[in-house]
Amino acid sequence: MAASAEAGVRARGGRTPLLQSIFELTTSPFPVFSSRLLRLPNPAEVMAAAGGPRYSVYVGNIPYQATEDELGHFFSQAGSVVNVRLVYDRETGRPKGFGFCEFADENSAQQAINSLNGSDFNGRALRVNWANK
DNA sequence: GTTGAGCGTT
Repeated sequence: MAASAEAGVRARGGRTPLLQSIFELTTSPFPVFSSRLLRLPNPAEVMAAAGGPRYSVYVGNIPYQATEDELGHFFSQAGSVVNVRLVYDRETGRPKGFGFCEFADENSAQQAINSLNGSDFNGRALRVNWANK
């Protein structure tokens, strides 16, 4: 095994990166945002965790105090969320008010854009659209 | 204790 891979396994409690990703899928809330504590990932989610295609959606006008957890929970109403990233200012560490939500399948992402663009999230109307590549 | 347009630090 390569040195970098060994380091990765050590850092992740002895699991290979792929197994760790699948393990994370079954233990909420990351990276799949589920209302349940334990669930089985669907095939698209497993593929996404294994490095398969992800469908990334740009989210703007996010409240500064929002967390990725809250946002992921909110977006999971549209489909299977695989990852959420809020963008922070590198210097100040303060949130920039936008981020990205990745879905396991295209339908989920499109559903998020259709149903959640302009929707109210903690008092602000989110902008939701396809991310630029 | 600010801020409201923004398309992403690995």
